Amino acid sequence: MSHVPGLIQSIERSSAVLRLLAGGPDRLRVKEIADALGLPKSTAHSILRTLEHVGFVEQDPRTARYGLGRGLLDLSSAGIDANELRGRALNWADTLAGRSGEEVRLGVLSDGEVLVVHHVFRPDDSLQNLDTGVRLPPHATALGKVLLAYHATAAESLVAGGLDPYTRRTVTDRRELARALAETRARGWALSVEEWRPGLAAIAAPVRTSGGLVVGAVGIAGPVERLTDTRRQARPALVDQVVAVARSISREVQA
Amino acid sequence: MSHVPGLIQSIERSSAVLRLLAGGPDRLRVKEIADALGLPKSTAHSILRTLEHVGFVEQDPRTARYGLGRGLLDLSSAGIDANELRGRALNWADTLAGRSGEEVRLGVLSDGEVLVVHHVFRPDDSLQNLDTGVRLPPHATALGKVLLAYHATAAESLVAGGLDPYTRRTVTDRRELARALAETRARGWALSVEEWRPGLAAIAAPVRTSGGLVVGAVGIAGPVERLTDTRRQARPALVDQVVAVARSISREVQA
DNA sequence: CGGGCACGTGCGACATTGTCGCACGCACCG
DNA sequence: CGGTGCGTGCGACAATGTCGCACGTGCCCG
Repeated sequence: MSHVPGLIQSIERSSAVLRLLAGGPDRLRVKEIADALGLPKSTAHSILRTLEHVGFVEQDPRTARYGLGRGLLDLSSAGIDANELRGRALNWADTLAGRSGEEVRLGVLSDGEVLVVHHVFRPDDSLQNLDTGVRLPPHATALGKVLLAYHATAAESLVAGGLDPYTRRTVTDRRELARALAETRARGWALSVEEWRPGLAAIAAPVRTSGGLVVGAVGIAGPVERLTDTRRQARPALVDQVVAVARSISREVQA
Repeated sequence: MSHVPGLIQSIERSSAVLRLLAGGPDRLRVKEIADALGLPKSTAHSILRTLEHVGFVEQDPRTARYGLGRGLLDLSSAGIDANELRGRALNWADTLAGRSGEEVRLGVLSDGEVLVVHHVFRPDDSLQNLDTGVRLPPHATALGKVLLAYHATAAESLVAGGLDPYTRRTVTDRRELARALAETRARGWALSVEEWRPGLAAIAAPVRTSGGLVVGAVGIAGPVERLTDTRRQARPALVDQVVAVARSISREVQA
């Protein structure tokens, strides 16, 4: 059918499906939706499958009929739950700790701070504190840089409140922070070297849901000399490990 | 980025955009959204334009920033308002009356009945009643058949309540009605010959919004001998006129 | 008050992607 | 127990969404 150019057909159709489902109190069959919109069954089913995946519609397992999902109502209550994220990430975090030999943290953004929702100790039996539940400053940590880089407004309000210095290397200038975040976006991971605690460095990468929305960050932390080379650049092998695990968790979250 | 096959990328991205906008109370810039999702500006803009078009997001004209639209909340108020539909259709209805020489009606589905929201008299100066506001039986009129054919559940509940006969030719059997609606869907227009009033026939076609959702129907009505040939088939020239005007109104509604 | 930067917007070409036709299993009805 | 109609999945094609680039504008900073 004649379609307005410049607009995305599948999104228009999705909204039509949602409106149709919202129209009546009843759940609808694939065939009914396809007929009502003049679409082939396959196409309607494909759209429905995607909408179900993102939580906008739900399918009754008994009748196989589709209705509006909870995701539409939850639009105001940000994406994914922190506990759910933690559950999905557990195994991968352990894997990362094993491979890298460093401690692993999983963080989300909460009230403008980094909330550590999971913490795996370094594989050796050294003395360490459990950081789960701890809050970290976003501008001074690798986890925080990742979360800021992919959040639209958190960086602004953080800057507005001033950037506290924790070490000599903490980024406190708004311009420099903006540059660091742009770099993080460009390469897909963040590095922090002695910006939070002297002698410590960290590497982190984003966890994304379908569509690319960042809902969390995973990263490793350890002594500067183990995470970086002599020029204070991140060791590529470790970066790859972190990025790979972040992608694995992302895949897990979407399942 | 690695994308789950079988799912529609642009819809996933749309939901990510919506979640992002829902995340904070602030409106966001195109750049912010693009960066947060890791998309090129153009792509983000294209998605936003479409979402705005379907009413899921709104753009503040002053700041050019995007926020969630009213359309999300109004999902229950199936698409377009009857008055708005009427306004957009006025000129085209007149055109159709002029070309066809018959009276024109514009109808929507309301409480399981056809509500006539607009009525243009036959161009000659004969005596006619203004039908605006009148309710018609869906199963016995061309307008009604169109609206039923593209509505998922209306036909069911109508059948459940029983099909009243108005003439000798009124369709009262549920099977026959189902067949008529399937035919209507297949060819894109509906015909009614003496099913509502003896001596009268009607031809109608659907008005669709973006995505294909049917929100109304337009049609002409007149004496059987003018609308049909000797075998009681609709005259193709008239069908074309009705279908063409329905498409024009559809285009108007989407603008 | 002027210069420069960054943003929103639009277009066009390419390649990816969504679409559509077809077929399989299954469940329900007759 | 046969038949019909449904939901689902796959594959190939072509339409479609994506992306790079450039224009004009408004804002901020100097």
